This record gives sequence, structure tokens and C-alpha cells, in this order.
Amino acid sequence: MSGVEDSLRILRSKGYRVTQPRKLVLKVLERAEGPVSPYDIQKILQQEGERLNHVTIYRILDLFCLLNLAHKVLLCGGFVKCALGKREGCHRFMVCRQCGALREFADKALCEEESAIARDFGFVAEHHFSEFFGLCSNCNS
Amino acid sequence: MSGVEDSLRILRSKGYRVTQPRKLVLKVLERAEGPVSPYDIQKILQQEGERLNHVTIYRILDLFCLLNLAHKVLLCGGFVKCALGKREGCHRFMVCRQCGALREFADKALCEEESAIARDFGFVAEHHFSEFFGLCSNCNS
DNA sequence: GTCTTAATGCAATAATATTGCATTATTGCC
DNA sequence: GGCAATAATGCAATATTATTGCATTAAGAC
Ligand SMILES: [Mn+2]
Ligand SMILES: [Mn+2]
Ligand SMILES: [Zn+2]
Ligand SMILES: [Zn+2]
Repeated sequence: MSGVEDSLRILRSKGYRVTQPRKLVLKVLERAEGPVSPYDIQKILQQEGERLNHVTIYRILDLFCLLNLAHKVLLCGGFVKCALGKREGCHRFMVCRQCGALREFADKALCEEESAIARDFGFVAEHHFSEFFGLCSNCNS
Repeated sequence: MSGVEDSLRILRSKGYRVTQPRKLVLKVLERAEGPVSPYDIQKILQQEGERLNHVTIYRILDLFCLLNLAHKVLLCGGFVKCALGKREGCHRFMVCRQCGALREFADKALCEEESAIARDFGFVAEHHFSEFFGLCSNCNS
């Protein structure tokens, strides 16, 4: 569940078309160091001589998020390519405040604990979002 | 750490002025059922015959967040009045997808576990954000 | 290649956010 | 209470981000 090819496979398997714009956005997400906004993506592509309408980029990102091929990072509003498989539970992020590095992770135990906390309030948690902000291994040593 | 008065006290104690606009925004946050955006706040006040410039509202919300008198709910972009004290650790939310009800909570154990997870990746987590999305006690029965 | 239609592009518009500077109102002090 | 200092606000202009409807294009099936 990582490379661009996998994502294209998933698109196809769900009946979505594999289009040039979708491939371009996927490539940008793949190579991006950190989260990128729709307009970031447009600029990056422009620098490579490619042109995409921003509306198209919005719609593509919507779809990718729907299919869990990408995620919106709530802390910054940017988008990242999903790096994990489907079986691992909720996908979350650690973001380095120094270098911007972003790491996706998943943790079943954390999901459990969060569901339990919610239950204590009579709340049924269907989705768990969490993001950590701090210093990555490179920046804290 | 709840009423409007407490917030005003904190403002004063940190050397900020207690102004009419700040009181108005606090009142709106206090009464709001769920998260409200800057423009929501402006509209609500308008309906009560009060007028506030949106720039002012943005600046006030920035300040409130800085002082932890309010929080931005990442899932929806709206703002809520902080309902908890300072000692309880990270402040988090459960949002009902049905009625929009929002509940702030804090959980030391969760903080611990999250820090441990981060540590396993060599990451030093300074802030933890999390939000649950699901059904509140009213809506899931 | 042709056909079908999902996907894209475009134009217009809406909504949200930011900046610099003039004006106002809060606070501390007399 | 009045006055001065200045933090806070309002305003205008602008920038950025997001959404909608419809015409056009190109992906996939045959
Ligand atoms: Mn993921
Ligand atoms: Mn709080
Ligand atoms: Zn780093
Ligand atoms: Zn509910």
C-alpha cells in the first residue's frame, strides 16, 4: 500500500479511471517531503511544465481521501500520501516542528484505549484522529 | 476554568485588556452548542444587533487560543471555548456526527501512552491532538 | 476505431484569511 | 472624574482558498 502503482491498482479495482491528472497528483504526493496543499501541488506541477486546474486537484484529493490513498493532515491542512495498509487501524501522524518531517503510524492498542475512553462518556467513536507535534529523531538529538 | 468571568480574569492577569469585542466573542463561545467559525460568530452577533469586524474576531480567536481560553477543532475548523483547567494535560474532543454535540476531555493515561508510542519512533511529542468522531450518548441509543 | 460517460477544464463566484494604517477605547495615573 | 499612553479595533484593500454549473475531453469497453 505504498507505491504509485498500488494506488492506481486500487483506483482501477474500484471502477475509477486512471487518468493523467490523477497520476500526476499521485506522483507529487509520492515525492513530497511533507504535506502539500492543492495549490502547492499545482505550483509543483507547473515547475515541471505540467498544467492542472485547481478544481481538478481538489476533486482528486477528495477522491484519494475517500479511498484512503491520501490523508489530510489536520494540523496544517496539507495532504500526504497514505503510507500504510488498510488492516492496521486508524492512521495518524507525527509532525516535526523543526524539519517538517512527517511520519504516519498506526497503533491498535491506542485505538482500543481511545474507544474505551469514549465509551466511558457514552460516546461511540467511529473514527479516531490524532497527531503529535514535536521533534523527530534527527532534530531532538 | 469555565465561565466568561474566569476568562476575563486570565486576560487581565496576563496584561491584556478586557474589551467589548473580547467580551462579546467570549459570550458567543460560551453559549454556542458546537464549534463556530469567525464568520459564524460575526453573524450570531449581528443577529443580536452587535457589530464586530471579522479581522477583530480573527485576532481575538488567535489570542484566546494562545491563552488556551479556546481551541480550534481541527475536524471542522470551528472554535470552542475551553472547558477544562490547565492541569489536566492535553485537551481533546469528541464530536457527534449526528447532532454536532462536542465534548472536551482530557486523559493523562492517554497522554502517557501516546508519548510512549512517539518515543518508540525516536520522536519527542510536545503536543498531542486527538479528536473522535462518532455518536454521542443521545444519538447512539 | 467508435461509443459512452467519467473526468477534466473553465469561468464565475463565494468564502475565508491577511496586511498596513487610521481611529478608538481601555487602563494607569493624577 | 479627566488625561495621556498605547493596546486594541475598524476599515479598506488584497490575497488566498474553495465551490458550482456547464462545456469539453479523454479513458475504458467493445
Ligand atoms: Mn494511511
Ligand atoms: Mn481546553
Ligand atoms: Zn525533524
Ligand atoms: Zn449526538
